[in-house]
Amino acid sequence: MSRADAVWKALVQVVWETRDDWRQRVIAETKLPFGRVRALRRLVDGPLALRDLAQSMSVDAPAATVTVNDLEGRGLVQRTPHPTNGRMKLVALTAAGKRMVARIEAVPDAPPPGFAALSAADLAVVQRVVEALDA
Amino acid sequence: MSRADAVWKALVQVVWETRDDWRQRVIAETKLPFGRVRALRRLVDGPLALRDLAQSMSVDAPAATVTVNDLEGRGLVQRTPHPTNGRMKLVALTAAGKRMVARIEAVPDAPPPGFAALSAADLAVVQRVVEALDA
DNA sequence: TCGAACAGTTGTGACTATACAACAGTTGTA
DNA sequence: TACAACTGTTGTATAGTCACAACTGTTCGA
Repeated sequence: MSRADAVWKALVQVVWETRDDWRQRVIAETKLPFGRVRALRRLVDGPLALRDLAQSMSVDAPAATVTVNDLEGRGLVQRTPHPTNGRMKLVALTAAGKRMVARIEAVPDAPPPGFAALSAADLAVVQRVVEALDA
Repeated sequence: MSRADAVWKALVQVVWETRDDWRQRVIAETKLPFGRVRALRRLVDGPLALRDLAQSMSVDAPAATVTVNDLEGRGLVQRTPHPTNGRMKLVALTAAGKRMVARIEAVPDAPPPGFAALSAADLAVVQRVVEALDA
């Protein structure tokens, strides 16, 4: 295992340990099953075809249909026909859906204690690295 | 939101995006439900009382019992009485359980493409930060 | 020694997550 | 135009997750 792989693994470990807590707070805040939250967050960058939503969540088409049905029933998303391909439907957040996503994003996600104590220089490096990975 | 919080959030995001894949590979490799994997990994540092295992997984005692029953049935963990407190039972990995954990840890967990391309200096900073957080 | 608190177990039930098969409508092409 | 491929839906089935109530046995202090 390369040095980069080892560091990555340690990094994942540190992040992972904080996820349980966060997940439970999100569920408490939204009263939504977590799978629905996952779906909602994939729509923030714009509408997705059901097919693409399914693929991005690593589930099959029927599962995505069920999820979208549920979210539509809650008034959080809306299906609209695809402008050029009559087979597709686009799934988009409604205003309520956007508010819900905002609430999700606002759920406190405190970094581990040491993180706030990083030097400005270290923090800048981490930030630059993260931005590079995100691109 | 402080700068550190923002960077942390972005970091979580990057890590999170890789977890779906990894999770599915782990399930494919172990043929275990993921909840069982979570439990096994908490036992690597030594036996835990059922109570502590439950707490660390954020589930209640009955759920932990069910999980341990299943893992015991598969021969991956073993219950032993607590040496000084007759109410408690310690849950420990068996040899097979340790091998299973090793297989889990060996599941490839490829960092995102940019990660391997980091400069040695950046990587060293990230490593130092991670180690500080882990402590 | 009696009773409250603790640790674990069993049983029940609800909900979630997913997969698969079968089907209908749409599209594009041979 | 007919047929294959694509998109989405419905229905069915199964497995996994998780909480709650009720129970047994253990411990420890009043």
